[in-house]
Amino acid sequence: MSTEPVWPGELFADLDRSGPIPLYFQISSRLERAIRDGIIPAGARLENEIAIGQHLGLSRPTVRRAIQELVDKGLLVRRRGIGTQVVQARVSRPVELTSLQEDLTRAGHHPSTRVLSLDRIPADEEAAQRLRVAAGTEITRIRRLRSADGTPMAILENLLPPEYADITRDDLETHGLYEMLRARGISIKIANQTIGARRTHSDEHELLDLAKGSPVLTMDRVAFDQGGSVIEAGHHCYRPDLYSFETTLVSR
Amino acid sequence: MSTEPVWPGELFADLDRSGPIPLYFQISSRLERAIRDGIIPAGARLENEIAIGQHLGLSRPTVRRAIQELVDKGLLVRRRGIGTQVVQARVSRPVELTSLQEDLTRAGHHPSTRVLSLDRIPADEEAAQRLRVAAGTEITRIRRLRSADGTPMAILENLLPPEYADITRDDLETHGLYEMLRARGISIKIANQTIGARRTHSDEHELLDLAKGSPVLTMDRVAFDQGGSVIEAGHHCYRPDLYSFETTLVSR
DNA sequence: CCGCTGCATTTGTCCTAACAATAGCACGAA
DNA sequence: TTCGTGCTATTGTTAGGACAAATGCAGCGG
Repeated sequence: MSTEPVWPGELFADLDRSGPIPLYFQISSRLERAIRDGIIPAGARLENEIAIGQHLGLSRPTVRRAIQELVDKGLLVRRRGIGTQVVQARVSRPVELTSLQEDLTRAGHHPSTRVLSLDRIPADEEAAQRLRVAAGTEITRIRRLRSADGTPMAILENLLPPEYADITRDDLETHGLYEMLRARGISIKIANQTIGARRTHSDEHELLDLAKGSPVLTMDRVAFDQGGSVIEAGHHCYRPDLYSFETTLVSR
Repeated sequence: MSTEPVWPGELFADLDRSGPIPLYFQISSRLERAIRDGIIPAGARLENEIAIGQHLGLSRPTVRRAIQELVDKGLLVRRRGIGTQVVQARVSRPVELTSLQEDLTRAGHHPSTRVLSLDRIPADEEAAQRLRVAAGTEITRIRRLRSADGTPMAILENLLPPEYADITRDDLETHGLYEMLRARGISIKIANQTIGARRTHSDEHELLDLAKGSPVLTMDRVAFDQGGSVIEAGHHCYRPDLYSFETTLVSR
């Protein structure tokens, strides 16, 4: 099929060998862009790892690690004895640890948020269990309506443990919840998500501009920091005609 | 919090240094089981990488790679200057490249499958695009009803390219589609999935024992082999009260 | 008491080196 | 022709070493 291996060496002319950005990351990110932009076409075979290393003045492990990053993302496929190829399949962006706000902005839409409610309430049994606090603890409950270009897309309900009691409506309307947490130095390491479906409840159909009892796509998430403390527990519901979750799975 | 690092060395007494199973994999799988079984408790700190290597007679890169596997799965967290810890969060099984059949069996249920239809039809515009074949090509269409312990759970519609035209109803009822493809030496490398929700169509509510027009959870998938050829395109719909998708996300 | 400096610990990155395992191909024997 | 054998190319695994960067802590000075 393919004969000549390719290597667009000119893309890697300006590697920063002294800066703080790891070399393997500089390579993998440049390579990813080249593949996504079609500069390296689907199905093309890359040069072998040692030759790439010689072009760039790098060792094989470093090159190998850069390639591994893209294999994990599903952009490249390696086969022993054969080489490394760009996958033919169009890969979609995986479900990542980003917020809906950021997803939409990146897609070129104009997201807006209306804070429906923001209260401090004692945790009931279920909320206490999800946030890993004692029942009755004062927690913060947020309910927001997220729209894109004026069309309502999702209702976001989030529960926060007591230590984030001082957030304001303004923060939420302008910056998004995750962005705000990051600004406080809180970084999310792990999140467990469950995706499902159900009918609309109570006032949800009005907010989302749907018929009463129509289906919504739901996502429940509990997010943890590196120490294992719960940062946030959310229950979101999305208009299924406007939103879906995409994943790319790679076997190993 | 934690003071003494732990290392249950007795779990690693029988490493097979000559067999075909990589050492890093032997370590990571034993370690994973120890964590999931609670032998190493949540929050425990592991010994540092060099010390572990000395216990096992292995080099640091090998130990490091084993640990990395579990970090990617969300079971461990590493911090520079601190060490490696077992995460506090309970991790759920991620969405993997396995079939529903296997998921259910592993969960201790008794799955059964009824083949509703199995035909060869000319590909319409949409099917042709998903399978990357010319419109009008003869393809195989399968429609199955999957139940667990007698309760209907999902309707599975799959399209197969022309080369798999010789499968039989028996194959599908006893072995499951993916198991059957594997038996032919077909291995799936990459799959793109989209998860969404909609109302039931036509006869779906009867098959799934739901009210007419109730919500279903949907999953569309296109699976590719290592060469980028399409193996299968599926549209599945699930009873949302019995099925959901779980994911664990790890930031990097 | 508070803050700063320096040290020890630990993971993060990068290097060189070697051998194993697999796939494809050319070539030769039956 | 056809099958197998061996060669070559390429990735997979493992080793061992070096330095960088981040974290926590003890000790010191203000």
